[in-house]
Amino acid sequence: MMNYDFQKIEAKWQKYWAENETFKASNDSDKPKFYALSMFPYPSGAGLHVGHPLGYIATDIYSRYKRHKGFNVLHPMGYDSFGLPAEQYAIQTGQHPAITTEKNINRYREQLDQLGFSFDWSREVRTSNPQYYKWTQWIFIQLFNAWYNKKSDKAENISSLISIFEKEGNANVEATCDDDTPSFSAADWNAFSEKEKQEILLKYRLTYLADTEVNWCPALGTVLANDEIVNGVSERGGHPVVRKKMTQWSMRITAYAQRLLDGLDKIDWPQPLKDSQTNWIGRSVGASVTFNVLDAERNRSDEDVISTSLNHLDQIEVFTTRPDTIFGVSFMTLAPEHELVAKITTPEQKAEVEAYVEATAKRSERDRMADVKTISGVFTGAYAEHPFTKEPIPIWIGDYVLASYGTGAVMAVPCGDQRDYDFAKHYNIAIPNIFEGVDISQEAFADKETTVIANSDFLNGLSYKDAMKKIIVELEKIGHGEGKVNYRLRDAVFSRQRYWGEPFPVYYVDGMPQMIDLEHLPLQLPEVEKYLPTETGEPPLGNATEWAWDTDKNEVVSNDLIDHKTVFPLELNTMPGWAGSSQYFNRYMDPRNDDAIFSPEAINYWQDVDLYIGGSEHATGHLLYSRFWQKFMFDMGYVPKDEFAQKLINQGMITGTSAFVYRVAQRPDVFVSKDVFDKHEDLETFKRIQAFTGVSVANLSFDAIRVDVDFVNSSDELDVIKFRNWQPEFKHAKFIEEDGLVKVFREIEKMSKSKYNVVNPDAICEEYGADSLRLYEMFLGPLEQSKPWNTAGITGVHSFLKKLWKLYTNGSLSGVEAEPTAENLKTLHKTIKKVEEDIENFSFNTSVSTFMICVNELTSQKCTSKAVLEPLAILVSPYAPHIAEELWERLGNIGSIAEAPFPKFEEKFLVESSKEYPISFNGKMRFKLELPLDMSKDDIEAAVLAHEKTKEQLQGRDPKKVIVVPGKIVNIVG
RNA sequence: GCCUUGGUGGCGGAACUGGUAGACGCGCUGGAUUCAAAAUCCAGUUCCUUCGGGAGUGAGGGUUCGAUUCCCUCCCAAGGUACCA
Repeated sequence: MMNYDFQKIEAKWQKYWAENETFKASNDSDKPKFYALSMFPYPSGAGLHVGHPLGYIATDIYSRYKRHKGFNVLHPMGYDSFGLPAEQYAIQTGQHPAITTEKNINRYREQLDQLGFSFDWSREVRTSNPQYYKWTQWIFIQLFNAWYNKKSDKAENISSLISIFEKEGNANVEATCDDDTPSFSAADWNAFSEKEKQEILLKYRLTYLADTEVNWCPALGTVLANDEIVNGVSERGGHPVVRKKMTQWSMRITAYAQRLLDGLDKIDWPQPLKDSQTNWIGRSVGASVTFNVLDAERNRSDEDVISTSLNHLDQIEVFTTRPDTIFGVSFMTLAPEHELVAKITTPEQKAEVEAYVEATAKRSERDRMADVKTISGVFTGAYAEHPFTKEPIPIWIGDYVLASYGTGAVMAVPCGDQRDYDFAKHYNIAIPNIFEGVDISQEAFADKETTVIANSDFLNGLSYKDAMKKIIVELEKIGHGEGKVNYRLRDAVFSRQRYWGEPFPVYYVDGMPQMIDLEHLPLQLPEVEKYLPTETGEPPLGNATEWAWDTDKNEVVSNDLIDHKTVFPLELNTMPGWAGSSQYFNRYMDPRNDDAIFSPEAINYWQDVDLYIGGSEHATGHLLYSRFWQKFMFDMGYVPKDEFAQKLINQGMITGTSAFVYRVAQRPDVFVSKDVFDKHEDLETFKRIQAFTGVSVANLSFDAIRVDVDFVNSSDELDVIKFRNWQPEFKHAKFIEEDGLVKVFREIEKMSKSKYNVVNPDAICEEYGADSLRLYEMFLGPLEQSKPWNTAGITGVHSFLKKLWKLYTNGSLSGVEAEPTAENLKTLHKTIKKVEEDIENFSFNTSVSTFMICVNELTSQKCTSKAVLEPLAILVSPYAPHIAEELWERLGNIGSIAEAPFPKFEEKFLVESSKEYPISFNGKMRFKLELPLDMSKDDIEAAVLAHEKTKEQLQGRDPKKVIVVPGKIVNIVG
């Protein structure tokens, strides 16, 4: 008998698959198609850790399963290779990001290869590859050349808009456009200069330039994400951050808000993910209401009025979901960033308002949303006029109102909204009650169902629903508002002040953006000396000396040649991380095509992704933007489906088990074993620590110091020699031990290099093999849930593979071959049934248990039948493909097992004639009784009641009730 | 704060539409084999127990003949919250 030599077997089959292109997918096949996709990784410098392959293994199992089921399977892989870490590294070391990226990709590829995935590597894509980003630039141009026609409810080419403008101006155009788009007639349009026309069109294009508020860090010369800001300063370096407006490219995703919402009903995605997207889009129905701002002069005192100012031009627009409560308004609150704040604030309030605005600029939006306990705000001194009562309403500013949501202003109705209520209470503002029969002395009343409006003029006595209808009519009548559907979704900012991203195919003529023609793409990233922003605060591309567009030669030329006649400056921003990932799934269908993003044949054959597996953290980023671009591509007729992935599964995170050792705070060279620490309050131990350290009773305290998990064994014992050699500060570490050992304590955290808890797959593959790792990753628990990694447990699945190997080498392969017994077949078919159900339900963990049970049973049955072992090899093959291939071959088959048809389950082998009934008393199982399955309910009851153990349980009591569920259970109440 | 997910032995987890709680594996204990170790095999392993039995799925309550599963309240942990990927 030969041993299970996994290293040899795995290397052999990986080579075989590569040489025979076993998993190369054809774009032309009679078989039904199946497109299985894993989210492609960002190739980080740290390499893959055991958490990364989890989803890939799941997708791989499903792909292989579908291949056994007769499908033509597309299962590609690539790299999302633009990104910040490579750029940071470049800033620190001066190494070109392309070089480090290439290196990281090669490392990833090695690691992926050794796991035995069935990827079609001939279709690999890299988002940072110019042949790839040519098409990212192309999509950008398509978006630039499109507008959203609300009448046809789809995106159209900008030319259709121009022809409308030429004929009738924009009065009848219903489009998603900027708020400040002016009205004009055909005559106006035709009289506009070319630049004016371009300016107008920019307000309609699906990608456009706009001033957007960002977190600007002057010291770093860059914009920061909310999570890069801690307590108002940059996480890196602790520099001040301010909110500031910047001109940036934006994507008009808001045009698609409703369709993105509606589309969720058509796709089989996890409900939590759909909920995230639904909340993100945030549809709410209500009304937009405008309030006139009373003239500041008149506000103060009538005598001071200099001019009878008709200066009512300042208006505050609010969006409210409760316009029915408009007579309950007792103040208004503006976001501190609101553009009117500076204008309307009275001189008396100026200092206070400015201080508040400044303080708010330092707080992050998330902070402001999360903090509901602190109520803060400042009165501006100005008043607005109630559109119906004409009463003056004080205007406040408060940081609970966010500039980015709605209009950045709210009409505060304290009796109907808890936040307004708390604010009013805090600042002693009136809380008029406009609800019939409701006590608002303690809290606001927000229940729409039972609302009856009072003290509200023409709304009195109406329900919420009726009042809503009425008020909207009245608002429209007086020209102070209208019914409106509002979305929380904002247009997506598409510019990044970074180097390592796609350059925009854009140059500027007279300040207006111009697109470079497709035939001249890709516009390649220029070389720069430094990857930092320029001294004048321009993005890193501002460092490039060759970054101008020659419209005669159609090529990039030196900046010195810019003459604004034929040579123009190029855009300095780059595209964000999500640009390259928003259509990559379609590019895989035809990745080497240089003439088109994909051929019509390819897209028509593959259509869309059947199964997409990836992390839930992409819920509102990648997955929303991709859906948006897909819908756009659909509108333009490039793709046949307006949703790109039919089914999506989120794999859970594999968490790491970090290790910590206690250190005496006053003696940084002294470390304490966990079991010593645990009893450090006992007098004896305390004295021991004191004697060792010389630290007095009052001062003694401990820090937790992170330790690399590589220095700790499975019994939590620290290798002190490795620890001392780890970092200079630990060189002379002393330990207070227990039984000669230093123990660490553990904590479950996200797996990350900075937490020193990363486990790499390489060493595991070396020691146990890829098949063991694949099985173990699945065996850990349900795919969707997060679960902690513990390498020690892998011995279980590894010895299962050894048992599997033994079953074949002791059986069929040893020449002793037998007809299958009824028992053999029962075990086999039970396994087929369960495994098939499990794969269909993505319950891969329970399949592994099922295999274990199957092999245990067949081993004890001493099964040697090829008729059983052959189908079993196919069942195992999606999970542990290398060993399955080897066994398949040794059973006498030629070629790969990959295309072998999946075994067919047959019920007839599982038919039973009796059942061991659990007999329970008041719901608790007390004993078991074997009874025929065809026994009638009454006979079962009689048989159970006659049983001596029943009498024992009842102890003379009469049963009150006997529940018999045939084939399931008997329950006796009494 | 808000949205989402989860909480079952020492650990990872299983339990189909409410029907035997703890499958399978790790770890641990004992034994076999061995000069010894590794490997392998066998038995045991939720807790308490007066060895009859009793309790038990984050806590408390409810519905039910019967609840890990359904409902209500609460506690704890993780993920997301618009420029990390």
